[in-house]
Amino acid sequence: MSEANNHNELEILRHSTAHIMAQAVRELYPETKITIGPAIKDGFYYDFDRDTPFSVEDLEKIEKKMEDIIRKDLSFERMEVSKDEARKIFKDEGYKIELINEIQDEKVSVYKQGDFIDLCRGPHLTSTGRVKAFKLISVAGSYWRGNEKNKMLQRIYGTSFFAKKELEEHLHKLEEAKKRDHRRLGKELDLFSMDDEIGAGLINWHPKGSVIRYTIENFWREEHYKNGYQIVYSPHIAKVNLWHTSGHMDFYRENMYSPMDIEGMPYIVKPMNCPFHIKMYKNKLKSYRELPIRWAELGTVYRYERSGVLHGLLRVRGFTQDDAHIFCRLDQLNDEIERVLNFTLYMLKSFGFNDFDVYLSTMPQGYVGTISNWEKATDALKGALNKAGLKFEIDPGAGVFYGPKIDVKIKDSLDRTWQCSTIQVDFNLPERFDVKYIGEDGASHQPIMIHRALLGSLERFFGCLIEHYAGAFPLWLAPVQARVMTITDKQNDFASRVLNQLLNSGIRGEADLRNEKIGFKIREAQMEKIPYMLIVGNKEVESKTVSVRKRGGADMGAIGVEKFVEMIKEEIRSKQ
RNA sequence: GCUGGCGUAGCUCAGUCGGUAGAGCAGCUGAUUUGUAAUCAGCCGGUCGGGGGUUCAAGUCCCUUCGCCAGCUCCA
Repeated sequence: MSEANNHNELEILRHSTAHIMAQAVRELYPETKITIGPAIKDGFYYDFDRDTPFSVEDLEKIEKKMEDIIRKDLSFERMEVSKDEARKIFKDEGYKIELINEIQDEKVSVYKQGDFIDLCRGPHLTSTGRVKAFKLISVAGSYWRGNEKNKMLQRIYGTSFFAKKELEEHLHKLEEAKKRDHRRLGKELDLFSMDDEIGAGLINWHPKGSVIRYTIENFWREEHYKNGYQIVYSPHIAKVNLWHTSGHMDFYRENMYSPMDIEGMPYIVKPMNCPFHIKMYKNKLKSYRELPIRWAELGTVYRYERSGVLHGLLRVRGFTQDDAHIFCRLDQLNDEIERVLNFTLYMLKSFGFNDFDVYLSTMPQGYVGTISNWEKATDALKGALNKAGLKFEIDPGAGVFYGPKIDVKIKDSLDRTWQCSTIQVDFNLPERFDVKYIGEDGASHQPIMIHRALLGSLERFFGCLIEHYAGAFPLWLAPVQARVMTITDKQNDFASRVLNQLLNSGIRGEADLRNEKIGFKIREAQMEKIPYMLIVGNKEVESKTVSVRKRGGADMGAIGVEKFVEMIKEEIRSKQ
């Protein structure tokens, strides 16, 4: 086993490289104050306080200086000193003093290489010469201690490895990841777009993206009816007063858009669907016999997001949630949660997602409701997770103030995670809206409400889907499932008949009758990631077949048209 | 929102010191009738993101605004 195969070793290497970078920065720009510089997932960073931000040219200079330091093969020396001594050593480093003052122990450790000394727990490499390959990646601002009220520091990101080859592989991997970025594929495959004049974070779904969405929505609706849901629709705006009742005006206002005036009455575009479903529930007296009520809606909401956080389809200002609200009795809670969780997993798996992170968020500060209800709800969530055999992490205190929740996060091409599914128990809204049902005892009781979104939002889910498949969607989702292409225009009639057969069988087909060479047509279809290419020449016309080429290049040979239709219909049905 | 970088044809990008904008692909037209990832030729295509300023002259410099990218912060 090489050192590089050992995670800890790599962390030590990167942490040491961060120190080398800090040394280089101090030597080049002595006025710079050092702060902290840990190893992170794919490398390291170091935060500096300097009035002039680092430029790309500065990075090159720093890299050169780092190479010098590495060449000198300075040893990393560990020393333990008292906090007083440490304060003397770092007397000009206010950030370090702040850190020292917060350390509980009497002694602190410092590491020294050459003339550079840094407060650090360690461990480190034996000497700087052990760094064999490194690269500084980018500069970005970051707040001291991650608090936006603090001063903004200059963060330099870099990465390092024990071997040049590993660094190259890493950089290559990043390049490859960029190729499956949904923003790039969305453009290349003509799936969606955004436009300055429309506004940031607002999505136009092009025909090909829309076909996928339509397919997702249809599947979603069918499955919801199968799973005992009813589907509803609600308006996009409501009077401000509704949002006062719901509490959103108090605790969600910074995410809501300003009111619009309608005949002197202020209305707000909805950031959430729940108040509407609650009003629908309250429209008529409910009996305990009717519960659970499961109402689902593909509800489009608009939320203000700070411009800097918008990101392709994954973080937008207008999106459609695959929302649902379940009103149930306390004794139905366990069952309902379990159903929702299983439904979630079924949906995600149907779309090919098997790898995600699951979190259970528990009671935060400033919660509403009773502790006993919180416990019941949290137990119900936990129980369902365990029963499903899911590995999950507990995120203590990260629940919403109105109830605990389960979040399922999917990773994007660059390993950033995005929350898609969410299952939340809510004790708050039923209270605020005075939601009731008449129990067996003839008295009125308050139901529990579960908010849930399985895919999260269609926009974000679509973004994840694009990256998951790198744009090569499984057949059932592919915008164009099969394209007939002719060798010469002598086959146009036959090709058109084949196309009609496809269309009549509900297959999304196209015909490429252009006067182009077959190689060219194949190339284009390949780049559009069309699953099946049906090549038609004289041979095929005579035998009433199509020569089938699969996306990726596999040649399936000549197949009778009828047989092909049956085959592909089965494949669509199986969602493979 | 904050820090930094960026915005040139539908797309990807070039454009020197401030001297009046260019390529490939796409598109259009024509020729070619072709067997598994690019046939050839011609043509069209731009308020250089928007607005303002400096200058004899601005894609280039300055201000402002919108948007995009990376990160921070945020994320019911």
